[in-house]
Formats: sequence, structure tokens, C-alpha cells
Amino acid sequence: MADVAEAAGVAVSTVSRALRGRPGVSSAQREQILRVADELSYSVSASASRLAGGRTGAVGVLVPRIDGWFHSTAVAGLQERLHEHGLDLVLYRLQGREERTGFFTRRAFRHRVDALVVVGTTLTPDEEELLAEAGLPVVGISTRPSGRPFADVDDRAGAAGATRHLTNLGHERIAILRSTTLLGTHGAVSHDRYAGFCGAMAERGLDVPEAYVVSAPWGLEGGAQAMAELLSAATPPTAVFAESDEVAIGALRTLRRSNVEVGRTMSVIGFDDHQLAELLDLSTVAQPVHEQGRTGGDLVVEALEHGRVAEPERVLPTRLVVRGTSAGH
Amino acid sequence: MADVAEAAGVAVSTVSRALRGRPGVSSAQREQILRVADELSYSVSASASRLAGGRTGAVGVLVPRIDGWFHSTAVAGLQERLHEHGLDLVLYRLQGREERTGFFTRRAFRHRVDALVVVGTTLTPDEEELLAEAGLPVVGISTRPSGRPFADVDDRAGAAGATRHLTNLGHERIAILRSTTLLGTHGAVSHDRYAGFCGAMAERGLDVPEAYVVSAPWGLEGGAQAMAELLSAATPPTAVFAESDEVAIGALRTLRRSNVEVGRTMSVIGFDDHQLAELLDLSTVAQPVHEQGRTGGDLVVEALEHGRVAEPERVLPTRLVVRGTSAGH
DNA sequence: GTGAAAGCGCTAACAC
DNA sequence: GTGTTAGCGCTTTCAC
Repeated sequence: MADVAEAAGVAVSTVSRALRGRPGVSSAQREQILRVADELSYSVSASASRLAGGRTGAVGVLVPRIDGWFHSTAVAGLQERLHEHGLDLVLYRLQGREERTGFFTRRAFRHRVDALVVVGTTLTPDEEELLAEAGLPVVGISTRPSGRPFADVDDRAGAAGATRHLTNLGHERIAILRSTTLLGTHGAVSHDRYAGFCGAMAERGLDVPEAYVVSAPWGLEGGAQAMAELLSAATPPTAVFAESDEVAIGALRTLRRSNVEVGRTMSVIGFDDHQLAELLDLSTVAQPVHEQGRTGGDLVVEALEHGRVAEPERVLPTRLVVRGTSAGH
Repeated sequence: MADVAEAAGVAVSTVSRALRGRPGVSSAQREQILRVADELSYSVSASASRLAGGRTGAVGVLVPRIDGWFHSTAVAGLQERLHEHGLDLVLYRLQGREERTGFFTRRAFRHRVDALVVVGTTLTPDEEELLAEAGLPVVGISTRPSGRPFADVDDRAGAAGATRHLTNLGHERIAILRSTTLLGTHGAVSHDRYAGFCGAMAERGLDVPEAYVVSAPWGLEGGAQAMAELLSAATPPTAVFAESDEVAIGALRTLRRSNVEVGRTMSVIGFDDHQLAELLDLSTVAQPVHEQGRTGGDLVVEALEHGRVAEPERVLPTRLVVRGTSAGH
């Protein structure tokens, strides 16, 4: 910065003001300084800036995992927006109980990022409190940290829509495949989708016997296994709502191997509109993942620039996508 | 740090030494200091540390995209190792020509990370030179920056293996589906796999007519389209080697829709062992993606800790996975 | 509108 | 083995 100041014939403080867009610099100076800085391909040191009370220009992203369709797509959308605003993205993975507590108690992120974005995992009250102490803006993507801005979909409504689609087709014996997280519990998303399912069933006065609610670890294998369990029931269902497409795809595999005709003997609907859903002709509830990421980016940028967010609760629409795996009964 | 020093009754320099594991502190002191720091849940300011000539404790990761199976899986493996060594991961996306040049000329990463990892994209000589000027350690994952350590597979050998598998099954008319990147060119991986294919064909004295070499944009759609082109050839091939599984899966879709019996009329083999390959019973060449990420992490850690890497060229093995889509002719 | 100067929290000499 | 101290490159009062 000293170099730029010298080249522009001004003091470093003026350069700092110009580069940060602060008032107190004549527009002629400002323009010239920006030009010089560009010629010297100069960029401020994030460390020094942060140390002196400024910004790091980076946002921390908390994900339970980065491989996997949902999280990587959301992060891609987020990254897009952050990049547009010159913000770097620091990736923090929160996997397993210890990694999480370590992260929140150590709070090493305080000195590294200006804000945090939580993607697709529910924070415990303890975790939320520790974050609050750090005093950073926090934004949720596909999760709703209490009192914080978020970008999400209405899982409950989406699940209800999927269920109504099945009941409208004449199905009455409908099962639900629920998923557990790495910690062996049901996440908030699982609860919401389950609630939506139950609500829509109740609307029609349809019963949900215990045997029709199957939980298995999230993923293809879990879905395959859960479906096998359903097929061995005394009276198998005629339709299945899977909490997510990956689970639904696992279920489809079991059905195919069992020679059950999908779309005739058994209807299946998922949730997400995973890239594969189209390929496998799977009916599903589409949610805009990339856009949730982008919207989350908007929220952070707004929080960082204005200190507050005008419209902090962004609920994006889901969309029923009817394909070949769901049909009349 | 001053707080810790006071609480431990020592000078800040001693605390600094203890925390960074440097010599010059009695082990009793060191232990006590670490305990105190832990009690105060203290963590060093990365910014201040960096500014004073230390490390940022972060590694920059350059990916052309983060959604998509390969890159997110490799990043997950890398992240795992970095985390084990207390290193943060800063994600830089390099998409499109301008974004790339901007990144390399601006060099904002200099003040933010201690090293860079390039994942799955080939650097131009210009880019490599700009990186060299920055003076940071650079490591490649699934790419081989000149003169830098890397973790990769032998694409050529893998492709040759896949091709030999087909020729061993009796196929003689074998086509290859090549992919272009977002920039419309063939990447290094594409060239290597093509070379491996040609080599294996030449070994058997088999001809590769021009019509049997089809290029299309990378991805499912590209594969579908390329396969359609092949099917409309005067004499269609009896087997196809697709440069990647995603392309192969696109090809499978076209074959299914055209009622071509896969594994009988037409054999297909891919490359990668994508999660879906198993589901779709696709023969392929498996490459250890997660492990390439982890190995890349090892390389960075070694470069950062010892200044140099003992064994800088890590070529991990590929493995032929024969499934239902490839069969005798 | 602009410049000078005091730190921000650390590391790395350098003394002891 | 330990303490003292001079910066690292910025931002931000505070004078002018």
C-alpha cells in the first residue's frame, strides 16, 4: 500500500480510504488511486486489514460434508455470489460430534472470517450460543438458525405436495422412508418432511401404520434396505414417499431386483430433484439448491454491507415433478 | 496471547514458541502453557500470525468447479488431511478464462494462504509462472504442474487397460467418446486417456477410423449426443470407451432409448467408478479420488513442514471393474 | 480533503 | 530457557 501511495503521490491513509470506498477522498484522487493500484496489480493484505480492525474479506462456510450432491451444489451457488462481491470462501467441515464441539469452542474462525454460513445442518442451542459470543453475522442455508437470516425451502409443504400427489392417484397404503444422519438421529429436514407427509395423509383420513414408517441411514444403501423391509411387510404399501432422491434411488434398486414393477405395482416419489432423478425417471419434489446457495450469499453480503438484512427469511418454492415412477393405482 | 502469557506467568514470546511447537521451551512450561491456553479457549489470530511473518494456517484450493462428483470428492479427501494438521481450506473457483487470469494476476491469495493445491485442471505456462512468482508451495491433484509435487493416476495406462478389456472380449470396431472442457478444448486427462486408447488399439493392429472418435462437451448430455452420433454411423462400432463415467452414462441413456441391447449389441466401458457406475452396472476403470485428495494433503503438509517433499510424484493405481455393460462379441 | 501517527496481535531476532 | 523489543501492513482517530 505504501508503494501505491508513493506512486500516486498521496498518503497511505488516503489510499486506504480510496480502496475501501470510504468518504473523505476527492473523486479525482480516488479514481487515480484505483488506477495506480490496478497497474501495480496491488491487493490489500487480508491479514493486515483484519488486524487493524478491518475486514478479512472472507466468509466461513460450515458443512457437514462437501462431497455429496446437495452440499456441493449449495456451496457452488454461495461461492458464486461471494466471488461477485470479492469475498473468499473458507470451508469448514463439521463431521462428527467432537469435530463440531472443537470448532465451536476453539472459535479459530473469529480471526479468519467476517461471517459464517451454515449449510444443511442444524445447530444445537449450545452451538448457536457459542456463535453468538463470537459476534459474527451468521446465515443459514437449508437450515434456520434461531434469530438469523436464512435461505430455505418449505420442506413440510413440499412433502405434503408429494403425498397429495400419491393420494390423488388413488393410493391409500402409503409408506414413508425416513433417514437418519451420521449421528443416528433425524435432522430438522427429516422431521419437517415427515410432518408434511403425516399432515397430507390425515387430510384424507388415511392411516399411517407403524410398519409403513421406516428409518434407515441416509443414502442409497439405506433406501435399498428400507425398501426391502417394506416389501417383507404383511401387506406391502402401494406407494412410497422417500425423504430424498438418493434414498428413493436405493429403493428403486431393491424394487428392480425384486422384479416389482415401478409405476404399476409400486409408485415411488422422492424429494430434491437430484441430477439422477431425471435419468432414472423418478418423480420428485424439486428444490432449488443452487439458488438457495446464491440467496444465502445475498444474505451474507447484505449483512456485511448494511449490518442488517431487510428480508431475512427467504423461503424458496419447491415444485412437484411428475415422472414415470408415480402412477395411478 | 498476552492473557495466556500473564495467566501462565511467562512472556508472550515463550507462549508463542510453546504454541507453535518451536524449540526453546522447557517441556514443563510448554505443557503448562498449552493447558492454560486451552482453559482460556485461546487460539492464535491467523491474521496477526501471518502479518508477523508466520503462517496463516490455511491452504488455498483451486478448482474449476466444486459441484460435481470428482472435484467435491477430491476436496473432501484433501480437507480431511488438512484438518488433521490444523490447516484451514480456502476455496477458490476458477471458472472461465477471465476468472482465471484475474485470480493469477491479482494474487490476492498471497496474503491469505501458505500453499496452493490445484485440483483437476491444467495450468497454462503463464499461470504456472505467475504462481512461481508468488513463491508459495504448489501441489497438483489429478493434474501435474511442472516441477511441482502431485497426486494423480496413470490415465494412459487406465485407458489402455479398458481398451484391452474390450479387445480381449473380441471387439474390433471400438469407438471412443472424448470430452471437451468448458473452454471447448480437450484437457490433459482427455489427451492421456485418448493416447492410452490409441496405444492399446495399435497393439492389436486395430484401426481407429475418424468416425469412431467423437468429441462432445463433458457430461451426461454430451455423452448422450455423442452416442447418438455413433449410432448413425455407416457401420456403428460394437463397443465404446467413454472418457468418463458421466459421459458413459449419457451414452447408456441414448442406447436404452434406442433399444440397443447394452452388453450384447453394444459394450460400454467408462472411467472413474462414479458412484452411479455400480448402480447402473457400468464397467469402468476405478480411480481412487478421495485418496488422491488425501495424498495431495500429505504433499502440502510435507512441503509446509519440511520445505520439500521426499517423494513428490504420487501415481495411484487404477483398477479395472468389469460389470454388465461390457461383454464378448 | 489530506497527512501523521498510534496501534491491531503476533513472530523472530536479539539480549540475558 | 526465557524475556524484551522491533516491526509485519494495514485502519483509524486526530490534526491540519
